[in-house]
Amino acid sequence: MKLYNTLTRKVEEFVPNEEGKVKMYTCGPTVYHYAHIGNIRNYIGHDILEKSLRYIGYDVLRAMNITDVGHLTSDSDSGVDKMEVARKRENKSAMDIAAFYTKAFFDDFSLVNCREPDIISPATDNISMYIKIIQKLLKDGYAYLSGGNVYFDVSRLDDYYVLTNHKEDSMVVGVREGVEEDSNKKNQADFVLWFTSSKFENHELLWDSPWGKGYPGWHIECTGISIKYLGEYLDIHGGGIDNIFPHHTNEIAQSEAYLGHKWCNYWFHNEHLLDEVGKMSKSRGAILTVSLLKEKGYLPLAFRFMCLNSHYRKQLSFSYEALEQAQGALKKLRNRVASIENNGNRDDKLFDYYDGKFKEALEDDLNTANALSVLYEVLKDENVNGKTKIELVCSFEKVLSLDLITDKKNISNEEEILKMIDERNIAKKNKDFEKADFIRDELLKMNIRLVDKRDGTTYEVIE
RNA sequence: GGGUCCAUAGCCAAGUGGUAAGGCGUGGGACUGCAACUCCCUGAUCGUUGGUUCAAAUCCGACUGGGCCCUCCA
Repeated sequence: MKLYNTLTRKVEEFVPNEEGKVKMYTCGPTVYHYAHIGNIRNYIGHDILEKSLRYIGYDVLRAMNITDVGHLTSDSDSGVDKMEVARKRENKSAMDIAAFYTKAFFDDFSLVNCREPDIISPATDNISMYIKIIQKLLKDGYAYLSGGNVYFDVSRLDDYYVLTNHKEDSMVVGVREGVEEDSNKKNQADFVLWFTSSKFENHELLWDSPWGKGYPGWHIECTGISIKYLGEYLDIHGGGIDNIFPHHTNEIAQSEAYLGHKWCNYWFHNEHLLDEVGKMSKSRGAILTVSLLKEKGYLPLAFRFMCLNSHYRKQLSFSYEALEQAQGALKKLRNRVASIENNGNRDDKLFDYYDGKFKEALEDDLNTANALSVLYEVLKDENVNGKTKIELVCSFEKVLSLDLITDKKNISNEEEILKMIDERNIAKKNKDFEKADFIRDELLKMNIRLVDKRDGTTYEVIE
């Protein structure tokens, strides 16, 4: 398996710490608001990574956090916790907000057929782990107390900017509007591990700590959860590309300072989904979610298909035109799969040939577009019999997850449908086409599409 | 200002040195009573411009146009 590694800026051969096993961590959602389709693209990317690793034979253990505290509007003393903002906006308790948006997240997550990670842990479940880490960092001199907060001291590291190529001198504080410099910091790049600042007296989520009542900084949660559940050596850590700095940079800093050795070997980052204006983001207003697309009549999996047709490291522009195209292609693909006649015996040689090509595409830094092309090739190949085609599609589906194989749904009114088809056939025989077409239309209204063939008429259930 | 990535047909897009995969759409055809479904046929010299090379979409430079990061963001 070849993967692009942000740490080295190269496509590298992936070699896990332990042969045959992969420990992988995904930065999970912030649950103070809905996850938009750009967020979901990222999870689709991670889903493909996980499923591809499993497909080629790895035993994968994957963890993901749920950020339900500590995500500030700005990572300095002046920042306000986003859960607090949402709490005020919606006049609910913080835990209610978190519960509501966590559910909304996983609803959308499963609408695009993403597999739930083996371990899912909310930030608020692991406070004692963060305290343990921070205590050690303080003891070893990697952290300091200032203005009531605990900060990480980046000057103690040889290379803080391992992921970014940023140069300390040319960094500009406050490029982004609303960012203020935190005067408690020793170094510009220092970040907060634990807040006790009393200015947020009405903060709902507070925990006791050796430094007073407070709450954790954002970055510590991923370090804490990852080490707690996946151990001291991580194979792959991923997230959206905008997490590279400061989030992942800070995670590396604190994790390796805590552990005393290299922590994670491969960093996996998804590019953004853009719209007409640029990057989609929660803070920019209108949030387009998968559920919303569904309400508008689109198939959620058309969005997944659209993502798979592109590469995870390439920016993808969202438009309804592109989505409609993807949906048309997906429907057509399903029809083609449905029309395969399940005949013959499985041809092992051809199965292995195409399965190999499919794997080859995935192993090439998750080239899903080419993997899809292999699927089209299979469907087109006259030398592959129906049985083998269906088995190949089933196999590819373990990664693609596009619901290409739809079981004939149990229709409660099958008798009625068959009766109507008979009636139509009689009408056709009598050249009463008006009646025949009327029956066809009625069935269509019931989401039943008739398929006329030489040897008779069958039907398909459409979505 | 610093860093980083991208630019292929109407659209989505693969391709990383040897004369452009695939998909959607369009148009034409087969099938059909007409359709739907399905099947067949149908299109680009790769942002511009220099250079390296026997050979470049692919490597190097410049330019143009975009995106992202530089303490909210996936």
